[in-house]
Amino acid sequence: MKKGEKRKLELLKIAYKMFLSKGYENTSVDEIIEEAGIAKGTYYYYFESKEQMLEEVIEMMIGQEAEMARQVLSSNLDVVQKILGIMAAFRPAPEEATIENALHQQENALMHNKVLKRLVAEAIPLLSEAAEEGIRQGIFNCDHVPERVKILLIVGNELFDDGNFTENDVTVFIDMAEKLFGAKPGSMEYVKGLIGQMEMQ
Amino acid sequence: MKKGEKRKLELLKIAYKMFLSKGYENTSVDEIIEEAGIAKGTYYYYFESKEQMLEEVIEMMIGQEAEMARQVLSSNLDVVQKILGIMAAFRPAPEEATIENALHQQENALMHNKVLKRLVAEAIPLLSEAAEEGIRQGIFNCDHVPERVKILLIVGNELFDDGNFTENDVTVFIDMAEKLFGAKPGSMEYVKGLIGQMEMQ
DNA sequence: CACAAAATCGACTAATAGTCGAAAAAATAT
DNA sequence: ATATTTTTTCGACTATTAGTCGATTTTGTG
Repeated sequence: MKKGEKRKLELLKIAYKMFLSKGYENTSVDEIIEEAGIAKGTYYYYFESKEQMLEEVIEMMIGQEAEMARQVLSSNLDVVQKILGIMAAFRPAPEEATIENALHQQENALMHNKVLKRLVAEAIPLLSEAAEEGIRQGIFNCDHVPERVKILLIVGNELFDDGNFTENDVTVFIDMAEKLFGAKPGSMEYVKGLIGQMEMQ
Repeated sequence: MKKGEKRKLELLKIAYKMFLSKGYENTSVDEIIEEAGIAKGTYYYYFESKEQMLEEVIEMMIGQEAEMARQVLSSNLDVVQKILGIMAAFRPAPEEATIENALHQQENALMHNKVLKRLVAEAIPLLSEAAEEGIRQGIFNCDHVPERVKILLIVGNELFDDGNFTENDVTVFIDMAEKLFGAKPGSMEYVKGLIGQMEMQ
């Protein structure tokens, strides 16, 4: 009863690495079991299907990222930095992510989508709390916070995830963020440098 | 030399329907050739691979949609309606789209992504032109128009494509759009009803 | 009509996710 | 200790899939 859980975790970790480095579609079950040194039947003893395994892998990674994000939320950074930090937390750990990060390549669309969906669901409450904090401090001023946070997440991901973005993209993104939350014009300007750094690795 | 082109178009149309109704991943080459009544070899005489065929199908649908969008752009609708109309043009024709529209189901992530990417590339210039028109008319006021248009497209798609959106989502989206383009507060309010209609059918 | 080019055929391959019944290992009861 | 049940592991097997290839037919052309 204990051995099983350990094996499952081991398989999840192996799959996590492989999915992230070469993509979900490009990783075969045969490769996973070879890497793990087990037989086909053992794999399917622990997972219903490859896709169900993907769900569990995503659950695992989102769990870790949410952990980090919660730490950022309960830190004493200023609100804008918290928001940025939470958004930064919800991406693959740099050690795991290869330069050719599979999450962003076209062929890995299914995994990317599933991750994005879970990520949005998980990040909205945390970011909303940070934004509410900003409202209480008087640096933000807006209604419908979760909906605004959702837009921020969607744009942030779609715009910056693939690394193909210009300085103007960043400028407009920040301008949008300020207006979205009713922040003072230019008050998020200083974030600009941070985004560049973050994304470039 | 003429027969070939006709056959290819026929295959593209069949695939277009099938991809849209049951999804790209869930449509096998065998099913396509059965529907078309041809042999495997014939299929691969016209297409390098299934994925390459997908590219051509997408090119075909985007082409049609861009055509409609250009008509909207050159119409005498007001600017905001033009923008909305162009965005509406870039989605599967309602006759083809099943209730269970394949474009939006999880499993069709690859196709969805490819369509989105091509769509954004194609729609940005048209929407930018409409927005510039708005600027000239003094109802918009902003810089970096294409980058702002890109954000509008991204959010519009990600938010409304799956049909899972609330009234607040629409409200915030419109508010964002107004601020993004520097329009007068409330000036796009009247669009609200239209979006609801558009998406529900 | 002869020849070449274009189009079509379908059996075959390789890779893949998933199945299943049997065997081994571990835990539990007697 | 031994028998029995439960958990875990095994790997050969199936079905489906994208894609290949040489042979054959159809079509256009000198």
